[in-house]
Amino acid sequence: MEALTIHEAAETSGWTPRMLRYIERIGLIETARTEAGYRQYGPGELQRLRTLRELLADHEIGLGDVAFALRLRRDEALSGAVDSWLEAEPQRPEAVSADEWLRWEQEKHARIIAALTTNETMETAA
Amino acid sequence: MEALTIHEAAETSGWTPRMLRYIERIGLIETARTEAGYRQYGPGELQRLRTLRELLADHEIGLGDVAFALRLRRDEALSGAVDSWLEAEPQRPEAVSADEWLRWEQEKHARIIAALTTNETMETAA
DNA sequence: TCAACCTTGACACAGCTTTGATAAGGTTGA
DNA sequence: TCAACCTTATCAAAGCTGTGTCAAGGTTGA
Repeated sequence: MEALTIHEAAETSGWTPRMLRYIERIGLIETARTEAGYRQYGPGELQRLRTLRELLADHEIGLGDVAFALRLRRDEALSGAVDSWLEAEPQRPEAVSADEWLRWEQEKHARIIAALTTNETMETAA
Repeated sequence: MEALTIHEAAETSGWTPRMLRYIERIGLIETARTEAGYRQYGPGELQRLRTLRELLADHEIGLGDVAFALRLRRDEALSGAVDSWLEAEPQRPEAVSADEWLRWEQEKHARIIAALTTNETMETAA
Protein backbone atom coordinates (compact mmCIF):
# COMPACT_ATOMS: atom_id res chain seq x y z
CA MET A 1 0.00 0.00 0.00
CA GLU A 2 1.53 3.26 -1.13
CA ALA A 3 -1.02 6.04 -0.84
CA LEU A 4 -3.35 7.22 1.88
CA THR A 5 -6.55 5.37 2.66
CA ILE A 6 -9.86 7.15 2.66
CA HIS A 7 -9.81 7.73 6.41
CA GLU A 8 -6.31 9.12 6.32
CA ALA A 9 -7.17 11.32 3.38
CA ALA A 10 -10.25 12.53 5.20
CA GLU A 11 -8.19 13.34 8.24
CA THR A 12 -5.65 15.36 6.30
CA SER A 13 -8.02 17.08 3.92
CA GLY A 14 -10.74 18.10 6.31
CA TRP A 15 -13.52 16.17 4.63
CA THR A 16 -15.20 13.08 6.04
CA PRO A 17 -14.82 9.69 4.40
CA ARG A 18 -18.49 9.92 3.55
CA MET A 19 -17.96 13.17 1.69
CA LEU A 20 -14.92 11.84 -0.10
CA ARG A 21 -17.10 9.09 -1.54
CA TYR A 22 -19.79 11.63 -2.36
CA ILE A 23 -17.30 13.88 -4.13
CA GLU A 24 -16.22 10.91 -6.19
CA ARG A 25 -19.80 9.93 -6.91
CA ILE A 26 -20.68 13.32 -8.40
CA GLY A 27 -17.69 13.11 -10.70
CA LEU A 28 -15.14 15.34 -8.99
CA ILE A 29 -11.88 13.63 -7.98
CA GLU A 30 -11.68 9.96 -8.83
CA THR A 31 -8.94 7.97 -7.14
CA ALA A 32 -6.85 5.00 -8.12
CA ARG A 33 -7.93 1.75 -6.48
CA THR A 34 -5.98 -1.10 -5.00
CA GLU A 35 -6.51 -4.64 -6.24
CA ALA A 36 -9.10 -5.07 -3.54
CA GLY A 37 -10.91 -1.90 -4.53
CA TYR A 38 -9.64 0.38 -1.79
CA ARG A 39 -9.40 4.02 -2.78
CA GLN A 40 -5.88 5.45 -2.84
CA TYR A 41 -5.27 9.14 -2.23
CA GLY A 42 -1.96 10.58 -3.35
CA PRO A 43 -0.63 14.11 -2.78
CA GLY A 44 -2.37 15.32 -5.91
CA GLU A 45 -5.76 14.25 -4.67
CA LEU A 46 -5.12 15.74 -1.25
CA GLN A 47 -4.18 19.00 -2.85
CA ARG A 48 -7.30 19.01 -4.97
CA LEU A 49 -9.44 18.17 -1.98
CA ARG A 50 -8.10 21.14 -0.08
CA THR A 51 -8.40 23.57 -2.94
CA LEU A 52 -11.90 22.29 -3.52
CA ARG A 53 -12.81 23.32 0.01
CA GLU A 54 -11.35 26.76 -0.58
CA LEU A 55 -13.16 27.09 -3.88
CA LEU A 56 -16.52 26.38 -2.24
CA ALA A 57 -15.87 28.64 0.73
CA ASP A 58 -14.40 31.55 -1.23
CA HIS A 59 -17.24 31.80 -3.71
CA GLU A 60 -20.15 30.39 -1.76
CA ILE A 61 -20.89 27.70 -4.26
CA GLY A 62 -21.79 24.06 -3.72
CA LEU A 63 -20.41 20.76 -4.85
CA GLY A 64 -23.30 20.49 -7.27
CA ASP A 65 -22.26 23.74 -8.88
CA VAL A 66 -18.74 22.51 -9.45
CA ALA A 67 -20.17 19.27 -10.80
CA PHE A 68 -22.29 21.28 -13.21
CA ALA A 69 -19.27 23.31 -14.32
CA LEU A 70 -17.50 20.03 -15.00
CA ARG A 71 -20.45 18.80 -16.98
CA LEU A 72 -20.42 22.04 -18.95
CA ARG A 73 -16.83 21.59 -19.94
CA ARG A 74 -17.28 17.93 -20.84
CA ASP A 75 -20.55 18.20 -22.72
CA GLU A 76 -19.89 20.37 -25.72
CA ALA A 77 -23.54 20.29 -26.79
CA LEU A 78 -24.71 21.38 -23.37
CA SER A 79 -22.27 24.25 -23.01
CA GLY A 80 -23.07 25.37 -26.53
CA ALA A 81 -26.77 25.38 -25.81
CA VAL A 82 -26.40 27.17 -22.51
CA ASP A 83 -24.00 29.72 -23.95
CA SER A 84 -26.18 30.53 -26.89
CA TRP A 85 -29.19 30.91 -24.64
CA LEU A 86 -27.27 33.25 -22.38
CA GLU A 87 -25.85 35.19 -25.28
CA ALA A 88 -29.18 35.82 -26.94
CA GLU A 89 -30.11 39.10 -25.35
CA PRO A 90 -33.85 39.49 -25.43
CA GLN A 91 -35.13 41.99 -27.95
CA ARG A 92 -37.11 44.29 -25.76
CA PRO A 93 -40.32 45.84 -27.05
CA GLU A 94 -38.33 48.99 -27.72
CA ALA A 95 -35.93 47.08 -29.92
CA VAL A 96 -38.53 45.53 -32.21
CA SER A 97 -38.98 46.81 -35.72
CA ALA A 98 -41.81 49.20 -36.47
CA ASP A 99 -44.01 46.96 -38.62
CA GLU A 100 -43.57 44.14 -36.16
CA TRP A 101 -45.12 46.55 -33.71
CA LEU A 102 -48.03 47.19 -35.99
CA ARG A 103 -48.94 43.56 -35.72
CA TRP A 104 -48.31 43.76 -31.99
CA GLU A 105 -50.72 46.69 -31.52
CA GLN A 106 -53.91 44.73 -31.23
CA GLU A 107 -56.43 43.92 -28.59
CA LYS A 108 -55.60 41.20 -26.09
CA HIS A 109 -56.82 38.00 -27.68
CA ALA A 110 -55.47 38.89 -31.09
CA ARG A 111 -52.11 39.67 -29.52
CA ILE A 112 -51.90 36.23 -28.07
CA ILE A 113 -52.72 34.64 -31.42
CA ALA A 114 -50.14 36.86 -33.03
CA ALA A 115 -47.59 35.84 -30.46
CA LEU A 116 -48.21 32.19 -31.18
CA THR A 117 -47.95 32.75 -34.91
CA THR A 118 -44.76 34.71 -34.51
CA ASN A 119 -43.39 31.88 -32.47
CA GLU A 120 -44.30 29.17 -34.95
CA THR A 121 -42.39 30.91 -37.67
CA MET A 122 -39.52 31.28 -35.26
CA GLU A 123 -39.24 27.66 -34.26
CA THR A 124 -40.73 25.45 -37.00
CA ALA A 125 -43.75 24.30 -34.95
CA ALA A 126 -44.23 24.17 -31.21
CA MET B 1 -49.88 49.02 -22.82
CA GLU B 2 -47.97 47.49 -25.69
CA ALA B 3 -46.58 44.12 -24.67
CA LEU B 4 -48.06 41.03 -23.05
CA THR B 5 -48.88 40.93 -19.37
CA ILE B 6 -47.48 38.25 -17.16
CA HIS B 7 -50.57 36.06 -17.44
CA GLU B 8 -50.62 36.35 -21.20
CA ALA B 9 -46.92 35.60 -21.38
CA ALA B 10 -47.42 32.60 -19.12
CA GLU B 11 -50.21 31.36 -21.31
CA THR B 12 -48.17 31.60 -24.48
CA SER B 13 -44.87 30.41 -23.12
CA GLY B 14 -46.02 27.45 -21.09
CA TRP B 15 -44.78 28.71 -17.74
CA THR B 16 -46.94 29.88 -14.87
CA PRO B 17 -46.98 33.51 -13.76
CA ARG B 18 -45.36 32.34 -10.54
CA MET B 19 -42.48 30.79 -12.44
CA LEU B 20 -42.06 33.84 -14.63
CA ARG B 21 -41.50 35.88 -11.48
CA TYR B 22 -39.16 33.22 -10.15
CA ILE B 23 -37.15 33.16 -13.38
CA GLU B 24 -36.78 36.88 -13.09
CA ARG B 25 -35.79 36.63 -9.43
CA ILE B 26 -32.91 34.25 -10.11
CA GLY B 27 -31.55 36.60 -12.73
CA LEU B 28 -32.66 35.00 -15.99
CA ILE B 29 -34.93 37.18 -18.18
CA GLU B 30 -35.73 40.58 -16.78
CA THR B 31 -38.60 42.46 -18.35
CA ALA B 32 -39.42 46.08 -18.93
CA ARG B 33 -42.01 47.53 -16.57
CA THR B 34 -44.91 49.86 -17.12
CA GLU B 35 -45.21 53.08 -15.11
CA ALA B 36 -47.28 51.18 -12.59
CA GLY B 37 -44.70 48.43 -12.32
CA TYR B 38 -46.43 45.81 -14.45
CA ARG B 39 -44.06 43.43 -16.22
CA GLN B 40 -44.10 43.66 -20.02
CA TYR B 41 -43.24 40.67 -22.16
CA GLY B 42 -42.30 41.29 -25.77
CA PRO B 43 -41.62 38.74 -28.52
CA GLY B 44 -38.00 38.53 -27.45
CA GLU B 45 -38.85 37.50 -23.95
CA LEU B 46 -41.41 35.01 -25.15
CA GLN B 47 -38.85 33.43 -27.43
CA ARG B 48 -36.34 33.23 -24.63
CA LEU B 49 -38.89 31.72 -22.31
CA ARG B 50 -39.66 28.99 -24.81
CA THR B 51 -36.06 28.22 -25.63
CA LEU B 52 -35.36 28.17 -21.91
CA ARG B 53 -37.92 25.39 -21.54
CA GLU B 54 -36.28 23.46 -24.35
CA LEU B 55 -32.85 23.97 -22.87
CA LEU B 56 -33.93 22.51 -19.55
CA ALA B 57 -35.79 19.61 -21.09
CA ASP B 58 -33.18 18.73 -23.70
CA HIS B 59 -30.31 18.54 -21.27
CA GLU B 60 -32.03 17.66 -18.04
CA ILE B 61 -30.75 20.66 -16.20
CA GLY B 62 -32.54 23.01 -13.82
CA LEU B 63 -33.10 26.72 -13.62
CA GLY B 64 -30.49 26.86 -10.89
CA ASP B 65 -27.94 25.38 -13.26
CA VAL B 66 -28.62 28.03 -15.87
CA ALA B 67 -28.43 30.67 -13.17
CA PHE B 68 -25.05 29.28 -12.13
CA ALA B 69 -23.83 29.33 -15.72
CA LEU B 70 -24.88 32.97 -15.88
CA ARG B 71 -23.02 33.66 -12.68
CA LEU B 72 -19.95 31.94 -14.13
CA ARG B 73 -19.97 34.17 -17.15
CA ARG B 74 -20.52 37.32 -15.12
CA ASP B 75 -18.07 36.63 -12.31
CA GLU B 76 -14.64 36.45 -13.87
CA ALA B 77 -12.99 35.54 -10.57
CA LEU B 78 -15.40 32.70 -10.01
CA SER B 79 -15.07 31.20 -13.47
CA GLY B 80 -11.32 31.52 -13.27
CA ALA B 81 -11.20 29.74 -9.94
CA VAL B 82 -13.54 26.98 -11.08
CA ASP B 83 -11.72 26.53 -14.37
CA SER B 84 -8.33 26.29 -12.79
CA TRP B 85 -9.60 23.80 -10.26
CA LEU B 86 -11.09 21.70 -13.02
CA GLU B 87 -8.00 21.98 -15.17
CA ALA B 88 -5.61 20.85 -12.46
CA GLU B 89 -5.55 17.14 -13.10
CA PRO B 90 -4.54 15.35 -9.95
CA GLN B 91 -1.07 13.88 -10.00
CA ARG B 92 -1.74 10.27 -9.21
CA PRO B 93 0.65 8.29 -7.03
CA GLU B 94 2.12 6.84 -10.20
CA ALA B 95 2.96 10.31 -11.44
CA VAL B 96 4.90 11.43 -8.41
CA SER B 97 8.68 11.62 -8.56
CA ALA B 98 10.78 8.81 -7.09
CA ASP B 99 12.28 10.61 -4.13
CA GLU B 100 8.93 12.09 -3.27
CA TRP B 101 7.87 8.48 -3.01
CA LEU B 102 10.72 7.68 -0.69
CA ARG B 103 9.26 10.11 1.76
CA TRP B 104 5.86 8.64 1.05
CA GLU B 105 6.96 5.12 1.95
CA GLN B 106 6.62 5.30 5.69
CA GLU B 107 4.38 3.88 8.33
CA LYS B 108 0.97 5.41 8.74
CA HIS B 109 1.51 8.32 11.09
CA ALA B 110 4.67 9.42 9.36
CA ARG B 111 2.84 9.25 6.04
CA ILE B 112 0.21 11.62 7.24
CA ILE B 113 2.84 14.07 8.47
CA ALA B 114 4.61 13.71 5.18
CA ALA B 115 1.40 14.39 3.33
CA LEU B 116 0.91 17.61 5.21
CA THR B 117 4.49 18.67 4.56
CA THR B 118 4.27 17.77 0.90
CA ASN B 119 1.11 19.79 0.66
CA GLU B 120 2.61 22.86 2.20
CA THR B 121 5.41 22.86 -0.32
CA MET B 122 2.90 22.21 -3.09
CA GLU B 123 0.65 25.05 -2.03
CA THR B 124 3.39 27.63 -2.15
CA ALA B 125 4.76 26.27 -5.40
CA ALA B 126 1.57 25.05 -7.04
C1' DT C 1 -6.70 -15.26 13.86
C1' DC C 2 -8.78 -11.10 14.62
C1' DA C 3 -9.11 -6.11 15.23
C1' DA C 4 -9.32 -2.52 12.36
C1' DC C 5 -9.62 -1.25 8.31
C1' DC C 6 -12.12 -1.10 3.53
C1' DT C 7 -16.36 -1.63 0.20
C1' DT C 8 -21.36 -0.70 -1.36
C1' DG C 9 -26.10 0.09 -0.17
C1' DA C 10 -29.85 1.78 2.51
C1' DC C 11 -32.35 4.65 5.80
C1' DA C 12 -32.73 9.22 7.71
C1' DC C 13 -32.71 14.02 8.54
C1' DA C 14 -31.86 19.13 8.08
C1' DG C 15 -31.92 22.65 4.95
C1' DC C 16 -32.38 24.64 0.52
C1' DT C 17 -34.98 24.90 -4.05
C1' DT C 18 -38.85 24.89 -6.67
C1' DT C 19 -43.54 25.61 -7.03
C1' DG C 20 -48.38 26.74 -5.59
C1' DA C 21 -51.77 29.28 -3.02
C1' DT C 22 -53.38 33.14 -0.68
C1' DA C 23 -53.52 37.82 1.19
C1' DA C 24 -53.46 42.89 1.01
C1' DG C 25 -53.39 46.41 -1.84
C1' DG C 26 -52.69 49.24 -6.45
C1' DT C 27 -54.15 49.75 -11.80
C1' DT C 28 -56.97 49.54 -15.77
C1' DG C 29 -60.57 49.85 -18.93
C1' DA C 30 -65.50 49.17 -20.34
C1' DT D 1 -67.50 51.97 -10.56
C1' DC D 2 -65.96 47.56 -10.45
C1' DA D 3 -64.30 43.16 -12.32
C1' DA D 4 -60.19 41.58 -13.61
C1' DC D 5 -56.03 42.34 -13.81
C1' DC D 6 -51.26 43.57 -11.60
C1' DT D 7 -47.74 43.96 -7.55
C1' DT D 8 -45.04 42.14 -3.36
C1' DA D 9 -44.87 39.17 0.69
C1' DT D 10 -45.82 35.08 3.17
C1' DC D 11 -47.04 30.28 4.26
C1' DA D 12 -46.61 25.62 2.64
C1' DA D 13 -45.56 21.38 0.45
C1' DA D 14 -42.74 18.38 -2.52
C1' DG D 15 -38.27 17.27 -3.93
C1' DC D 16 -33.31 17.47 -4.05
C1' DT D 17 -28.59 18.01 -1.64
C1' DG D 18 -25.43 17.24 1.62
C1' DT D 19 -24.33 14.57 5.40
C1' DG D 20 -24.42 10.95 9.17
C1' DT D 21 -24.97 6.35 10.54
C1' DC D 22 -25.54 1.63 10.24
C1' DA D 23 -25.38 -3.09 8.12
C1' DA D 24 -23.31 -6.95 5.63
C1' DG D 25 -19.40 -8.45 3.94
C1' DG D 26 -14.33 -8.43 2.03
C1' DT D 27 -9.04 -7.19 3.15
C1' DT D 28 -4.97 -6.53 5.78
C1' DG D 29 -1.33 -6.98 8.83
C1' DA D 30 0.67 -7.95 13.48
